[in-house]
Amino acid sequence: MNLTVAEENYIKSIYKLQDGQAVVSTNAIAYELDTKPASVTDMAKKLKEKKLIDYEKYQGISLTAEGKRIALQIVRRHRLWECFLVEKLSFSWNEVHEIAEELEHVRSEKLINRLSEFLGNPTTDPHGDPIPDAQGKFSKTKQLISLDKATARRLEVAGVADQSSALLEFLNAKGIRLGTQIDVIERYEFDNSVEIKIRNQPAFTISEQVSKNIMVKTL
Amino acid sequence: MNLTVAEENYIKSIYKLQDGQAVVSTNAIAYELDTKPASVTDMAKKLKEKKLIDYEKYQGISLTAEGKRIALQIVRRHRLWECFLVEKLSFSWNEVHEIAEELEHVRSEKLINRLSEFLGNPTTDPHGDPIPDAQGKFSKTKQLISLDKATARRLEVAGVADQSSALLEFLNAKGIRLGTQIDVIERYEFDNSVEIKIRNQPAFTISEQVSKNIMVKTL
DNA sequence: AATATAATTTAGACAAATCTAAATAATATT
DNA sequence: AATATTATTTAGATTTGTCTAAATTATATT
Repeated sequence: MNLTVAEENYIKSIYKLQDGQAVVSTNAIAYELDTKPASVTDMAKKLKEKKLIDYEKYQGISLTAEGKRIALQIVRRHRLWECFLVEKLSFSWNEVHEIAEELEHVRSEKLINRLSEFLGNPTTDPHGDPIPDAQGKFSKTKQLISLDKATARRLEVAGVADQSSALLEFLNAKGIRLGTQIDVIERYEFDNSVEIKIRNQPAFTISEQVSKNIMVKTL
Repeated sequence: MNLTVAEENYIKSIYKLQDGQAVVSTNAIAYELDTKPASVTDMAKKLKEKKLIDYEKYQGISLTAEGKRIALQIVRRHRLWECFLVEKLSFSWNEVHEIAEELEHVRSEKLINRLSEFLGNPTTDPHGDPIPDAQGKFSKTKQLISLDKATARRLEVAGVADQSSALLEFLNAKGIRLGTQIDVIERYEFDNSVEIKIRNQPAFTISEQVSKNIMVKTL
């Protein structure tokens, strides 16, 4: 799929605006890209033709799976270049956006993967925004309970929010340390407790207080 | 002067092909850019309008001073990116051209000057081609006699090709060492000898053998 | 000098990405 | 429900960079 710079910018804007919403409006995209709604309609037809968006007249726009995949690539390129500019070329984080806006359109997978490696495979950019990996996955770092609503998924312990010895003692007793892999078996809404399992051990349940203080990332 | 990518590519090709020639042909440019002569004629009119080339129907094309200035900027960007790709991202020198071809069109003086600094202000790229500085000047490193044909110019000694003690002794006796600034006063074609002068000393003449072994750069 | 060949330009067309102005559809308000 | 407002689309035009085919100019050859 060979996209023009204009097409890439539309994909990126739609991705940015979609976030949660089912569908993005013509007007919103026009405003975001500083262009006119009529131009957005024109481009929507082309992107639909290329199967990168779902679009029916007057019904709004949303990315297809393939469109989203491409959007994540563009976001990855943008954020890695921002890292490079700040960490290697000593730019300040508030002046890198425009330059990264241009660099992100240089298309070479090899280039971007080498760049990522050169930067130590960072997972967030200088603004704190997460950087998707080559497969488009975010390595999310967050509290078990608050954000990761999925059940039956494997997570890796990445840190603790509360450094109190009481918590550390508890985690130690349960065999939970940095890097430990945890399978989430069930979440109970009535008290926000979570049933988890560590490899080769029987499952057990942790309270909301505990789950709110363990930072994990997805694998 | 805000140029499109296409305009920059034309400028770059004309610069490359001009080298010595008074004028470049429509056909040569078309071949170089893998396009048609008719397209070159169209673009020639635009670039003439912008005063970047001298062009009269059927008379060939040449860069104006401003056009050359811009060409040197593009060459600088291209070669610095090649350095980056090879030295920092471990690409091999034969696979960087295409990527640099894209990166060179990202226009930010600050970016390119920071990149140059980051790379240690290199003066040649991985293919051995010289990199112009921010002012468009080459820091040429070469044998006195072979390439630098200009008379009455100041040069700086940058090294010796022949490490024999005989040569080093001679240079020492004449007060010529690394960094010494030399004014070339006259070149004599019949024996390729060169009359030179070092600050505060009487002028003297060096033979072809000697001049062929002193590496200098322009200031 | 006449003619053949090669180089260059012109004329007219096309695709991409945009625009303005007018038309149409969806939504909100009375 | 009728009307006003807002959102969206269509139609037609523009700019940039390109193309093909035909016309023109320059150069080489006899």
